[in-house]
Amino acid sequence: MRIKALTVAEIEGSRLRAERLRKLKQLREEGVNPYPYKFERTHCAAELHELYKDLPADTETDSVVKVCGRIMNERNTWMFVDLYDESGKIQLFCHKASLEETLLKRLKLLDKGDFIGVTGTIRRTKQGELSVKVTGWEILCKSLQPLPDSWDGFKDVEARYRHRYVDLIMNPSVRQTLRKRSLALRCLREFLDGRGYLEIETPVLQTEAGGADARPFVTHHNALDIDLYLRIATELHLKRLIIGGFEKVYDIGRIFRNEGISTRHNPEFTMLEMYQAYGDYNDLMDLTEEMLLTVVTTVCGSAKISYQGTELDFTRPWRRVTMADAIKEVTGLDVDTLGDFSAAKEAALTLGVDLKDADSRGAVINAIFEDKVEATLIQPTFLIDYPVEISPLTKMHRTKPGQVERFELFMYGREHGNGYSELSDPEDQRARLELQAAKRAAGNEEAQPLDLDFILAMEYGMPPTMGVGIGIDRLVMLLTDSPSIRDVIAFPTMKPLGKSDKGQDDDEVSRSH
RNA sequence: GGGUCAUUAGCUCAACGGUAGAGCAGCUGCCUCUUAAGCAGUUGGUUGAUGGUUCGAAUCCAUCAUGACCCA
Repeated sequence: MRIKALTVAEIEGSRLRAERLRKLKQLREEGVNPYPYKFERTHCAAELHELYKDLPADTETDSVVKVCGRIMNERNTWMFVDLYDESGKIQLFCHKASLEETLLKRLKLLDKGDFIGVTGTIRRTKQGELSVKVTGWEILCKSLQPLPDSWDGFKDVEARYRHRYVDLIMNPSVRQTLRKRSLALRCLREFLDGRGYLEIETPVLQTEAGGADARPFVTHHNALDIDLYLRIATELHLKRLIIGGFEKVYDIGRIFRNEGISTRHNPEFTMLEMYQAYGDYNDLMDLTEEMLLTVVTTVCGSAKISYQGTELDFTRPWRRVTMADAIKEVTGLDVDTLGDFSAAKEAALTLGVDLKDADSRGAVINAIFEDKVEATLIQPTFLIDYPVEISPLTKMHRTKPGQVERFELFMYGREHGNGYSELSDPEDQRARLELQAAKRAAGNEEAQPLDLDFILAMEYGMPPTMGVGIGIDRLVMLLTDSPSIRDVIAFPTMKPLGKSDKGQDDDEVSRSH
């Protein structure tokens, strides 16, 4: 499989395409419009299979039906055709005894991939296949590009992502995955809407990208002549809504983070963030459990699912363990005994932890967790009580100094959610964001900016609030047993292909070749 | 960012220094028959790109492009 950028001229040079163009021309010469406006069907394929499931083999009925769809296979020189609509397959039986000669001959102008609409009667063949005995047909769309071989399939991962429409045609499981994604989103919305949460869309374009530690994308507004950032979180605006008097709000939408691409990271991804007044992180864990259990049972039909060969059990309650206890369990290290940054660093290096750019005691403890513990958290687990240094938007723990009331949800060794008792003390909030801004000024591009309007909003007063963010793509990966985040995104981000050396830039498109 | 692997016909893959092949698809006939599925014949390639080594490169070397997996 060769994937390259090529010109329109190169696409048009396809030998198989030329054959299809010949047939297209022939159809037009016969007075047929190959791209008509509509077709009124009486049934979809699945409906016919349901209606006639008891029809015995080698039996005909008088029932006249009209069906339409895409031709995916043909046997015995168009005598048998596999027609697919979104619901599935129905076989067409085109016999010279029931089809006038013009239409019989015209079958040869069809190709796999074309759309047709047919009229015919229902029969089940000797071999037991429910079929429409075709008495008339019309083309609904002539396809110019050859489909991949149906027996060998369309497997090249890169080609599948770059030409997702072909992937969808050839691999029904892709459609199934996207249906499940849609169902999961609908289920989340129904769950929240049913509990009085209000979905409010917050801005994607922002003058400061705050609410998370991540590098943003930059874009430019021409009329204002200013740079704007694409949001990296919805947190700061949802909190403004709580300040404004809403008590239960959420936003489900695209988040953009200018970071690496991997099987678990796409630059744009979907996140649910929800905030509720008068609750804390304990209430929030209960709600999160209930919500995700509802989604899992709705989409998968059970509280237990299999992901990449591992069973994940969402039965409540889920394990809740403090970061300190989790580290102690796995490494034997008691992080509470680490008095300061240098002591923490020394302990981490002893354990062989890669400290990256950890710049505080809390960041080192987090690095130990990520390096040694995270991958061991397979079953749904709330990791609770984080160091304050890495949690600038979270309330201090009510009993544990130096810690905050925060949880992250881990499943299959991966982070899936992040929730807090939200910080509501405006002076504390300002001090923590000023610290972030200082780190930012010192060159840390992931540190959060000082959003003065957010500070101002906080000074008007935010009630006690709980808030959580849940990555939808990773959740759908679990629900659909998908190994890569790209499998659950209809059009994942792909690097552009290099320029074809003989190509004209304006005409360049990409395709498998 | 680092490592490993991959890229040959529309699709799936061979050929591993000596004339680029197969199956399927396509095309042309014949055949009113089927579940990868009729029979026969037949077309189709700048081997991802650019350089290099060689009498000779899909094959060896270098660089680049894109992707997959692993690591950080």
